[in-house]
Amino acid sequence: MISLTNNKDLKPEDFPSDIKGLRMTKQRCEVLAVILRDRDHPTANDVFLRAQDRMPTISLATVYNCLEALVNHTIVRQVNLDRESSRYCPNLNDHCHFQDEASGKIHDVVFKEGIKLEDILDLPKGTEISHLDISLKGNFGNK
Amino acid sequence: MISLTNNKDLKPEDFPSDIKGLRMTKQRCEVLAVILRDRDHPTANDVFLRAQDRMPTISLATVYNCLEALVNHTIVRQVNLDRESSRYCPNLNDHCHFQDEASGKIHDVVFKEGIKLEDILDLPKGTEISHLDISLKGNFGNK
DNA sequence: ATTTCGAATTAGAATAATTCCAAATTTCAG
DNA sequence: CTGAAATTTGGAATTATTCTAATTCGAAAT
Repeated sequence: MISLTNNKDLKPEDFPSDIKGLRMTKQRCEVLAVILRDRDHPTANDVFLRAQDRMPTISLATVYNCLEALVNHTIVRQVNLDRESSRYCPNLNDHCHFQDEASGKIHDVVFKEGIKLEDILDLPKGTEISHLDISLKGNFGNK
Repeated sequence: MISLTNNKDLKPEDFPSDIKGLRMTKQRCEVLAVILRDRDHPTANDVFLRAQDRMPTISLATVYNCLEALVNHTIVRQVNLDRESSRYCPNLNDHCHFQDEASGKIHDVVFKEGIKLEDILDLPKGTEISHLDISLKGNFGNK
C-alpha cells in the first residue's frame, strides 16, 4: 500500500482504485498526487497549474470537483485563512496552521503532548465539536 | 463615556467624535451602533440592511469602508468562518467562535481560567503570535 | 460666516474565487 | 457489448468584496 503521508514521486498508477470509498479516477489521483508531493498547502489554482504538467487536459472545474470529493471523504483537509483562497493539506492529524508573516509560508503546528482543545475551552454541557479550525499568524521561529 | 460592550439603544450622537484615533463620522457611528446593538455577528450586508433603517442613504461600499476602518482600529473584530461572508463582532476579549450546526447561530467561547493558547501549542523558539483565530462547529450545548 | 482642502461617502464597475450548467466522455454492471 | 450512472469539461453565472472617479462633508483657517 502506498503512503498517503510521505511520497515525493507519486504517479496516478500508484494509487488504489478506491480510497476511503472514493473511486480514484485519473484526475483525482493526479490532484491527490500533487497535494502529497509538495505538502505546501497549495490553492486550487496552484493544484491546477501543477496538475497540468502531467495532465494538460485537466480543467480547473475538475480540480475543484476533485478537491471537493477528496475533502468530503476526509482524504485531504481544506484550510481557510482569512479571506484568502482555500488551501489543501494532506495532513489529517489534529493540527493548526501558522502563517509566517514574513515568508507567507504556512506551517503545521501540533498541540503539546496530551492536550486536547476541549479540555481548555469553557463550553456548555452537552456541546459536541464536529469541526475545529485554529489558525495563527505572526513570526514563526527558526526550526 | 458610553459603553462599547453593552448598549441596546445607541444613537450616532451618543458616540465621541474619536474612538481609538478613528474619527467617528455619522456613518461609522451608525455601523458601530448596529454591531453593538444585537451582537449577533452580522455580515457586512446584514449591517447594511440594518443601518438603512435609520440612515436610508448609506451605501454598501460605505459599510465596507466603515467596517474596515473599525477593524483596523481594533474597535470591532472580523470573524471568518469557512468560506462564508465575513462577520463582525464587538467583543475584543480573547475568545473563539462556535457555530451551532442546528441553528446557525454563532456563540462566543472563552478559555478556561488561566489558560493561554501559547502554552499548549508546540511552537518553535522565537515564535511570536500576532493574530489568532479559533473556530468550532458542532452541537452547542444548552446554556 | 466663508473658503479651503483632505477625508469620507457614494454608485456603479471591476475583480476573483468558486459554483453551476449542459454537453461530451468514461466507467461500471449486467 | 450496451445502457445507465458518474465524471469531466469549458464556459457562463454567482457572490463577496474591492476599486474608481466623482461628489460631498467637515474642520480649521481666514
